[in-house]
Amino acid sequence: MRNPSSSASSSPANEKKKSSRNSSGKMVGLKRGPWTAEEDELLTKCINQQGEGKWRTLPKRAGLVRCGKSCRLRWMNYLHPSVKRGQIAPDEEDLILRLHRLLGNRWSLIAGRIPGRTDNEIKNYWNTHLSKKLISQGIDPKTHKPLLETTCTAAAATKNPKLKSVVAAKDGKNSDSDISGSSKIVTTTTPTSSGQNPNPYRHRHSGSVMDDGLEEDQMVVGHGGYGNNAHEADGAGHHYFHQSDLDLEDGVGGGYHVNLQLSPQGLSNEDVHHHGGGDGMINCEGMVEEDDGVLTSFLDSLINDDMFV
DNA sequence: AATCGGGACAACCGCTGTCAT
DNA sequence: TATGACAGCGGTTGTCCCGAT
Repeated sequence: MRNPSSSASSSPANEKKKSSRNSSGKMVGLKRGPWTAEEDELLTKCINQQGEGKWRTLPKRAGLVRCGKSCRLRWMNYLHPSVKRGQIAPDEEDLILRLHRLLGNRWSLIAGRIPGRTDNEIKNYWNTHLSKKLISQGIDPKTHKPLLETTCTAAAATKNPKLKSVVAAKDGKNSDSDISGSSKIVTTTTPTSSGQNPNPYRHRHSGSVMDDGLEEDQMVVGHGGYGNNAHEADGAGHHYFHQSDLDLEDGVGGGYHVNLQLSPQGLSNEDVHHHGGGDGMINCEGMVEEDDGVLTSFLDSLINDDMFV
């Protein structure tokens, strides 16, 4: 691993400093670029003395000429005592693969399941190692499906308009059509890294209204990469995301059935990752609970299951 | 030895969610 | 209820390293 501190101040670009905002409101002149050992020391000392938080005022308190955001990032990704440096172990790699398949590009969520690893580190590792590794194995890193199948399906869809909506659903793209024929079941966006919808949990301003009368931004969708997720809402404000059968074609699914259940308040990163509780609910069949351990149990059950390998 | 190009990683940017007022 | 500040997330960019030529 490179040590950014060792080469930090060598570049003129690193010497940019700021004292005001420019015409577009951006802070200019604050020091940017790699951190020096001195800066690390100041930041660590300040946090050790005064604790984390209040990032906006921290730079001043610490005697740093950085924005608070930069300080937070440096602390979280590099200086925090719990951060584990060094090579990703094979078992960690395996875990990342499994979790990515389940969660898509939810890096913070994935990182939360791997002690000592940060979202940034995992994201980088994925982009530089794992995605290429999967491609070399003929697997689409976005969908975790065989590349050939993805290509063929997409090609077929362009020739057959009727297939298009199905493929759109399979690829995780929004589809206005209701392929199920039921007014209660709609196709959904997926949380995959397909590029069409990089963060499905952030529909806040989309404002589109789904068939069941709920705004799209109230939805949580099925886990990444499986497509064909069907969304269903009941009258009590619970939303179900079915994942079944569809994977039989490539032998991945093996006929299992997963329901993700969502309360009207939705499922957010906070619910899942940081607080572990909140209003989010996930039901794996047989699990009827909505407390802190639900997601943990859910993920544990799935990532320990060989069907995701 | 010099140069070039790709890989790897740290850091930045823009956006969203939450909370206090 | 509206608004602004703050914190956090994921995508992208910038920079350094290192091997190939």
